Amino acid sequence: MRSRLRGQKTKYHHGDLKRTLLDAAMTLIDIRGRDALTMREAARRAGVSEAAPYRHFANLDELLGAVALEGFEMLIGDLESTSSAKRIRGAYLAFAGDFPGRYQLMFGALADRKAVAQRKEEVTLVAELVEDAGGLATLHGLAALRLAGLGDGLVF
Amino acid sequence: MRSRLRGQKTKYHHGDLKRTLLDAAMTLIDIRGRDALTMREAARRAGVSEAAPYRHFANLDELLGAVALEGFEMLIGDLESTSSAKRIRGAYLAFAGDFPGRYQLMFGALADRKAVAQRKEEVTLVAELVEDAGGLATLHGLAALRLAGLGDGLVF
DNA sequence: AGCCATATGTTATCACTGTTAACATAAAAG
DNA sequence: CTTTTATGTTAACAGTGATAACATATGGCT
Repeated sequence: MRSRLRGQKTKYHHGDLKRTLLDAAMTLIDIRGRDALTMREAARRAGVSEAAPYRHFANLDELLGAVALEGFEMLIGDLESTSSAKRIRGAYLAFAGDFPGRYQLMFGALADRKAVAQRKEEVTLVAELVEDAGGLATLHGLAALRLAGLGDGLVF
Repeated sequence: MRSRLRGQKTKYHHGDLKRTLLDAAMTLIDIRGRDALTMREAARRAGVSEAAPYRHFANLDELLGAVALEGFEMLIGDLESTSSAKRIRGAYLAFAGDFPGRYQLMFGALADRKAVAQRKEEVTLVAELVEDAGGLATLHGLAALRLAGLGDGLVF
C-alpha cells in the first residue's frame, strides 16, 4: 500500500533508475574524473542499494559505454546545429572542455570490443562533420592535449 | 650469512627493485593495458611482497608517472636520432603503436598535478621536434585515435 | 672488529571496489 | 486473483591501494 503514495522516497522500485544512474555517472565523470565513477557510487547517488545498478548495466564497462554513447549524441547534435567551419571548430572544442570526462571516455581506449565497434559509426559521422573545420585528428589532438593540461603552447 | 651467497633468489633485499618494478610496470601496461598495472601485480612479477613497492613509489600514481617519464625519454631519443620530417612522423607514430599503454599514459590525463607540471617540459620538447612533421596536435590526434581503434578511415 | 642508524623488506590489516547468488517485492499479464 | 517477470535488497567473495608494526640487511662510524 505504501506504493500507492506519491512520495518518491519510499518506493521499492525506483521507477527511472537507469536514467538516474546515467545522470549520476555523467556528473561524476565530468566533475571528478573517470576514476571517480564507480558502480557503487552511482548507486549511492541514485539512492539505491549497491547491487541495484546491475539490473540495468551488466558491468561497469557497459555503464561507461552508455555514457559515451550519450556523449556522442550530444556532440553530434551540437555539430549539426552549427554552420560555419570556424563555429564548428569552436563547438567541438567547447564540448570537450565542458564535458572533459565524457569526452575522454568517448575517444579513449575501451576494453570492450563490442563498444569500440558500435562507437565507430558515431566517430565516422563526427569525422565527416568536422572535416572542413580542421579534421578530426587535429581537433581531437588539440582537445586531448588541452584536457591533459598540455595544450597551452599549442597553436592551431 | 645467506646474504653472502650469490644466489639471487633467496636474498632478503632485492638489490634492484625499483628498476625491476618499472620494467614489470611497462610490460604490463603495454601488453595488457593500463588497468592491468596494479601495484600488487608489479610486486608479484618482481618476486617481492605486495607492500614492497611502496618503499620505492609512494603510490600508484608515482609509479605511473615514472613509466611516463621513461616513455618520454625513449620517444625524445627516437625523434632526435631521426632527420627528415617524413621519418620523424613515422617514428612518432611507430612509438605510439609499439608502446600503446605507455603512450596513452604519457599524453593522458594525470590525477597528480605535480606530474602534469613535470611532464610539460618533455611535451614542449616533443612538440618542437615534431613541429615540421605535422605538428603535435595532429600527430597526437592520429596516434590516439588509432590506439582507440578509431583511426582506420582517417587520412593525414 | 663491533655498534648503530637507515634503507629496504615482510606480514597483518583496513576500507573500498566489481560482481554474483539468494532472496523479497512490486508491477504486469493472464 | 494468480502467476510470471522486472526490479529491488542483503550478504558474500576475491582483488585492490594503502598503512602500521615489525624484521633484516647495509653501510658508516668509532
